Amino acid sequence: MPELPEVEILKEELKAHVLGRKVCTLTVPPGKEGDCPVSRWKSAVKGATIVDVQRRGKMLLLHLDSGFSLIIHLMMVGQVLLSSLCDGEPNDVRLVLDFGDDALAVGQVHLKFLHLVPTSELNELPELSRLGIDPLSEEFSAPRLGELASGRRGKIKSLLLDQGFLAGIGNTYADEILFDARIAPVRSASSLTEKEIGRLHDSIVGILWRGLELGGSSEMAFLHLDGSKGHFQEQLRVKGRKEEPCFVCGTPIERMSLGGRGTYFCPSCQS
DNA sequence: AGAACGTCTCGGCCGC
DNA sequence: TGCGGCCGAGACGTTC
Repeated sequence: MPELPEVEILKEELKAHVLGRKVCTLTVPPGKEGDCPVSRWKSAVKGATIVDVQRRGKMLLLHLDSGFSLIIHLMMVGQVLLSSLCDGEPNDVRLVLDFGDDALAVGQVHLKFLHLVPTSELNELPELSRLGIDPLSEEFSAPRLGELASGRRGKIKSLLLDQGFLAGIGNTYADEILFDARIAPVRSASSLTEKEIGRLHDSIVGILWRGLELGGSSEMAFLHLDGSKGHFQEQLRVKGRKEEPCFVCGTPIERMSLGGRGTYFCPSCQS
């Protein structure tokens, strides 16, 4: 499912393939308009050139020279495919940016999670302004993580999933990160020692980079811009491995529900 | 049909 | 005590 590494991959691929390209038409399939002011979107997008692509947390931002930015959250199953690289189309196409000889199709995305806003007003959008720091940014350090976690009495896994705390981590990477850091998901964030915070920081950065290097996780619907799958899902050490032996110590992996989310961990390695 | 999970909302709680 | 922020539970929407 698209979490930080998957969205980062799409961002880089979009930068390589659609930067500088001019949108001839914006199409919303009939019946898919929902509450979107599509006519306004068309005038803001048609004839505009894509001048930058960014990621913020799990959100993808396409900046246009018309002064507008298109913001896409793929949620669990969203897909973005480029027709010149890929034979198929996403299921349930919601939006198509047509470049003439090529087209970018966005599928399986709730219209609620598509936004078109003036670029100058981006920071006023609550979905963006409330995001926490990016785990791949320069400012994310172990001391900074310690500061942020201190005084947070909630469970560390719930905190990792809180987009206002760190932006971009979802359920799969959270479990893998905590296993890597040897920290139990139910630990209170404020109870973590300096040493554990250091390990957690290294695991957050390390596991996210590993996801990136493996082309992301295609556990569910995630596809690259060309329709290919990632490989991180083949390397999961705890997620989905209930009762299978821990790769480190052989203890059966356990599953619990935490904050309504399936949570996998090794009861022996993680304390 | 049920489990999956990201986000939002809400009521209650904690601690300054 | 008051209050803002935090926490956890539940709901929703969607797919497989």
